[in-house]
Amino acid sequence: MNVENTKKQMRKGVLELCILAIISEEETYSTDIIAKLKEAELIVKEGTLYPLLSRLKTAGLLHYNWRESENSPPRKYYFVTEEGTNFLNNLWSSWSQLVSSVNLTTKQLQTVEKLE
Amino acid sequence: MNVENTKKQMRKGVLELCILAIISEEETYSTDIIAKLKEAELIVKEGTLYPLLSRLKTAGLLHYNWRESENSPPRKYYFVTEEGTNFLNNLWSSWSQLVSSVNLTTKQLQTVEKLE
DNA sequence: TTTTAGTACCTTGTATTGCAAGGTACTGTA
DNA sequence: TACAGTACCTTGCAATACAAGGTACTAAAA
Repeated sequence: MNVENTKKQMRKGVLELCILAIISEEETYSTDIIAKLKEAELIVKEGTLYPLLSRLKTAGLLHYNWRESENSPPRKYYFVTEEGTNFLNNLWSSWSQLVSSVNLTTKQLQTVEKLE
Repeated sequence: MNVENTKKQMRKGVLELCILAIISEEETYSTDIIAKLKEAELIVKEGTLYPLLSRLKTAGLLHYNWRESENSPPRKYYFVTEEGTNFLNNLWSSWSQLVSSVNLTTKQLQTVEKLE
C-alpha cells in the first residue's frame, strides 16, 4: 500500500467532473484538455482521456465536431450536450457533498494543520 | 452512465483517508466506524469496511486489540501505527491538492452557484 | 522521393477498490 | 432450545486510471 497508488484511486470519478467542466467552459480537443488539466496540476495520460471521452460520448453527454488545424491532423472538438450539463451539475453536487463529508471526518487533521 | 455510479467511483481512495482519520482520533471498532461515517453522510457497508481494515492492517498502518463488551461478542479496537500516521498525513495532503485542482478546473461552476 | 518529428487519434490488458450478497460465531433473553 | 442482536469475515462483480502499444495525418529535412 503506497501513497502514489491511493492518489490515483482518489481521482476515480473526479476526472469526469473536471473534464466535463473544462469542456463546458469552451469547446476543446483532447491535447488541449490535457494541457488545461496539467495547469491545475492534474496529470492525465492519453490512455485515460480517450476512453473517458468515448464513454461520455456514448452516454450522450458529449458530442464533437471535426475541425481542421494548421500543421497537424484534424481535431475532435468536444462540446457538452444538454444531458451532459445536467450530469455535470449532478456530479458537482456529489463532489461538493463528498468534500463536506471528508471535512467532517478529518476535522482533527485540519486543526493540526492550523497549529503548525 | 449514471450519477449514482460515479458517486461511488468518486469515493475510491477517499474512504481510506476518512477511516484512518476517524481511527486516529480515537481507538474504535467497525460498527462504530460505520456510525461515525454515517454521521458525516458517508454510507459505508460492511463489505467495504472489513476488507479495507484488513488491507490497512496487512500494510502495517493499523493494529488492533480485542476488547470484551457487554451484551455482544468481543470487538476489534483499531489504532493507527506510526507508519499509519505518516500515511494519513500523505493522504491528507494528496486530498488537499486534489480539492485545489478540482477547484481550479470548476471555477465556472462555482460562479454559477454563487449567482443563484 | 524518402525519412523524420510532431501531433492527434485509438485499443488492449492489468491493478485496484467499493459493494452486493452471502456466511459464521458470540451474547443474552424468551 | 430458539431467537434476536451484534460483530466478524469472504467471494465475485463492475468500474476506472493507466501502462504500453499502435495508426494516421502534416510539414520539413535529408
